[in-house]
Amino acid sequence: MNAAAIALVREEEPRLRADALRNRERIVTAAREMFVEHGAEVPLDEVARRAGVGNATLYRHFADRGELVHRVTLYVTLRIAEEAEAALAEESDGYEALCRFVHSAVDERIGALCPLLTSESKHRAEQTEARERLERSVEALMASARDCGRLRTDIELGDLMVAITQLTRPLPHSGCVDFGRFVHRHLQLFLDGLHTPARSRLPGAAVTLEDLRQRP
Amino acid sequence: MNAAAIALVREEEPRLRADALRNRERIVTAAREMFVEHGAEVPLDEVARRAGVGNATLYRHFADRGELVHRVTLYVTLRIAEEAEAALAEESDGYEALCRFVHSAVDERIGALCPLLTSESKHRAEQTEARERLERSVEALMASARDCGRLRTDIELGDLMVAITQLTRPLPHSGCVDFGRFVHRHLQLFLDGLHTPARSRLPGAAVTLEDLRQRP
Amino acid sequence: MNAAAIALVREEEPRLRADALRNRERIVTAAREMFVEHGAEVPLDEVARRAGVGNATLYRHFADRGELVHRVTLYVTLRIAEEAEAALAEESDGYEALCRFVHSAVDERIGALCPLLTSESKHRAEQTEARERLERSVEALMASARDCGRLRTDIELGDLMVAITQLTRPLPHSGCVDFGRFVHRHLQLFLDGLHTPARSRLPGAAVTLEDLRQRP
Amino acid sequence: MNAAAIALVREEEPRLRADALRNRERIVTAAREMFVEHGAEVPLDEVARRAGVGNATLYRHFADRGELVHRVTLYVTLRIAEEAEAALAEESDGYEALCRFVHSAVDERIGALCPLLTSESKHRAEQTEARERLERSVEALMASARDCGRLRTDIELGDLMVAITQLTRPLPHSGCVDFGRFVHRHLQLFLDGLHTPARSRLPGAAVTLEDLRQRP
DNA sequence: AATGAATGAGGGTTCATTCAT
DNA sequence: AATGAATGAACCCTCATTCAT
Repeated sequence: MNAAAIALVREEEPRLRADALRNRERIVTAAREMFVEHGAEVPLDEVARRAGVGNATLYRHFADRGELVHRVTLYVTLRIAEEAEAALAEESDGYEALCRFVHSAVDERIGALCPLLTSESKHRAEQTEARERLERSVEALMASARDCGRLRTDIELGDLMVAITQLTRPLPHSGCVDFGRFVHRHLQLFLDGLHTPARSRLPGAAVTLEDLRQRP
Repeated sequence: MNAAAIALVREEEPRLRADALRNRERIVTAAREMFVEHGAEVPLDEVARRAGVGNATLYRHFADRGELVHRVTLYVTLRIAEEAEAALAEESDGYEALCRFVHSAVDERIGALCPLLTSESKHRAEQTEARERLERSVEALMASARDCGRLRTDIELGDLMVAITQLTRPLPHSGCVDFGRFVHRHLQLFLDGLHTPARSRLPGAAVTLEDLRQRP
Repeated sequence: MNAAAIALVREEEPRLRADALRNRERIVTAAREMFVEHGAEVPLDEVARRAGVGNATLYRHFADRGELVHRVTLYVTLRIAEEAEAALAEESDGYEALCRFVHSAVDERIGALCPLLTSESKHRAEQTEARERLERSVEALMASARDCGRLRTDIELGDLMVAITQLTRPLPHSGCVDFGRFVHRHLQLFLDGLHTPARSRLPGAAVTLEDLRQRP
Repeated sequence: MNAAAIALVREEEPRLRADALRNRERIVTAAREMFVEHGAEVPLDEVARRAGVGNATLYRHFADRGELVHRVTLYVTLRIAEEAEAALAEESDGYEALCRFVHSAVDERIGALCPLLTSESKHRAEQTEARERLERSVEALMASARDCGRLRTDIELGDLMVAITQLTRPLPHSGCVDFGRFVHRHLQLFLDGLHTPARSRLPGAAVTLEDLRQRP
C-alpha cells in the first residue's frame, strides 16, 4: 500500500499476479510476526502455515531462509524509515521527534531487525539503500535533537540503533503476549539517559553503523 | 573456587571424582560462553567439543539440554548475586554500588540469563532459591541507591533486570568478538536514565520479577 | 485393495496423492515384514530403506514409531479378521473353519501382532474397533467349532490368540528364511490339542482378551 | 551349588575369589531375569544395577553382551538338562516324565533360550556340549514316551524344543508379571496334541535340532 | 502459479564398550 | 578386583530445501 510495502514486494522482476502479490505480502507479514514472537529460528513450514500458503509457495517467492529474512528486514527497515521521516516532518521539537520515532519503532517491530545489524552477504544493494535511507532519517532526527540542545553529543547512530533493537527484542520462549507492557518503559528510561545534560562519561567511542558491519 | 562455583557443581549427590568435577566445570563454562556467543540453541555437540569432552560425557552430567541450561543459569545467577553482594558491601554510595553491579553483571554474562526470565519448568527449588538471593541483593542495591536520593522511584527490580539482560544479549550470528565495546556504553546510558531527577513519566506500571514469571 | 488395505491407509484425513499412497503402503508392508523378521525394534531407517523411501518420508506418514506400529497392527488385525470371516462363511464344518483360520493367520503375519496383545496407548479407538471385530469373528469360529462338538470347552479366545501369536513369532536373530517350515507343524499340534475329547485338565482359568490388556 | 551353577561359573580359568564368584552369579541371575522380563535388549547397565555391581564389573566377567548371553544360555540349558534327567529318573511313565519336564522347563525360563536355537559363533564347544547333554536327555524322554505308546511318532526333538521355547517366551513390553498364568495352559494344550493317537497328518518333516542351526 | 510430498543432512539422546582411579 | 567415568557409533526425529503433480 504505502511506499514501504510496495518497495518490499518488488525487485526488478516482472509483474506479479494479484494473488501472487497477496501471498507474498502474507508471507512477509507472517514471518515478521513469527520472528518477533518466537525468534528467528522458526520452522519455515510454520511461517507458511500461518500465512495460509503451502510451503513450496514460500520457496517460490523466497529462495531460502536468508532471502526471507532479508525481505522482512527490508520491509521493517523501510517502514521505520518512514516513521522517522514522518516524525521529523511533523514534530517541531527535535527531541520530541526522536522520542516519537523510538517509541513508534517498537510498533514496527524493530526488534526483528537483528539481521540488519549483523548484515547478510546477499542483496547488499537493496539493504544498503534502505539502511542508508534509515540512517539519514535517524541522523537527521538526532541532529535535530542535538540542535535543540536536548540530546547529549557523545553518542552516535549506532548506539541508538543497537540499544533500541536490543531493548525491543522478544524474550526467548516467551510467546510473551504482554512484553509490550515493559518495552516502552525501558525505552523511555534509555531516552532519558540520552538527554542533556549528560550524566556520565561514556566508555569507549561512539558507535556508528559502520562499526556494526560484520565480516563473516 | 568461590561459593557460586561450588554451589553450582554440587547438589546433594555423592562426591564426584576429581576428573569428573573438572569436566563438569569445563562443560558449564563452555556452555555459558557458547550460549552467550551463539544463543541458547547451540548444538550440544559443539559445547562438548569446546569443553574438550565427548558428547556422551556431557549427557552423563546433564540429562538433557534443559538441565544444562538450568545449571548454567544457576551458575550465572549465583555469580551475579555475589557481585551484587560485594558491591553492596564495598561501596559507600548506593548509586555507585548499583552502577558497579550493573557493569560487572555484563562480565558475568548476565545476557545468558534469558532462560531464567522465561522460566524453566524443572529444578524449581534451586532456581528459586538462587533467584531470590539475587533479587534480595539487587533490591538492597536499589533501595540503597534510592536512599541516597539518586535513583528514581518509579522503577522496580523487574525493570532493571529485564533491561540489562536485553542490553547485554548477544547479537545473533555475530560471533561478535567486540560486542563488549558497546555494551557498557548502552548500560551507562540506561543508568543515566535511572538517575534522579526523573526526566519523564514512565508508561505502564513498574515491573516486578513476579510479572516475568511465565505460565507455559 | 480389499477392505483391510483401504481401512488401513485412510483415516478421516484428506485424500492422498497417488504416489504418497503407494509410499504409505510400501512402508507398512516393509514394516510388517521387518517387524516379523527382526522384531519390533528394527531401526526405522532400515524400514524406510526397505520400502525404498527416504527416512523423512516415513516420518511424514507416521509421526513416530508408535504410530507405525499402530498402523501395522491395525492392518494385520483387519486382514486376519477378514480371513476369519471368510473361513466362517466358506467352510461348512466349524472346526475345519477354525483350522483354516489359524493356518492362514500365519500368512497374514499374526506374529507381528504382539503389540496388540500388549496394548498401545494411542489410537485406542481404531485399535479397539479392529480388535473387537477380530474377536467377534474368532469367537464365532470357536463357537461354531464347539457346536460341532469338536472343540474342547475349557479354552477361550485369549488362549487361542496368545498361543498362535507366540508360535508364529520370529526367532530372534534368525533371518529365518525357512521358519515357515516349522510353524504350520506346531500350529497343527496345538490345534490337535484343542480337539475333543479333551486329553487333560488345564491349569488356571480360560484366558479372555480382557486378561491381556496391560496397564502400563 | 548344583552342577549347573558350578559348571556355569567356571571355564578353564584360574580360581575366582569368593566375592568375584558371588558377583558372577548375581550378574547371571540378574541377566536371566531381565532377559525374561524385558527381552534380550535390556541395557547392560541395568543388568549391572540389578545385580548390585558396577557396569565395569560386568564387563570384567563377560567380555561383551554376546558372552553374557552365552553364559545365561548355558546356565539355563544345564538347569533344564538336569530337570530332564531328574524327570527321566524319577517318573515311571515316559509320557508323564515328558510332561513334567516340559512344565518344569518353563520355571527354568526356557523362554530366555532363543539364543540356543539360533546359536552364537563363539564358545561353540561349551554350548555344544551342554546342548548335546540336553538333547540326549530330552531324546530319552521322548523315546520313553514313545515306548509307552503315548507320544505320536511324527515329531522330533526340534519340534518340541522350538514350540515350548516359543510358547514360553515373554510377551514384549509386558513386564508381564502374571504371564505364568497362561503358559502352563498352552503348554498343556500343545502336549495334548502330542499324545497318541495322532489327530492329524503334520505338514513338512519332523524338525531335528540340526535343522535349527543357523549359518550367519 | 500453487502445492503436497520427498528427501538428506544434522542435532539430541542412548548404550555397548573402554579407560582411569 | 571393583568401579565411576568417558566415549563414539547408532538411532530417532526435525527441518530446510527440492521435486512432481
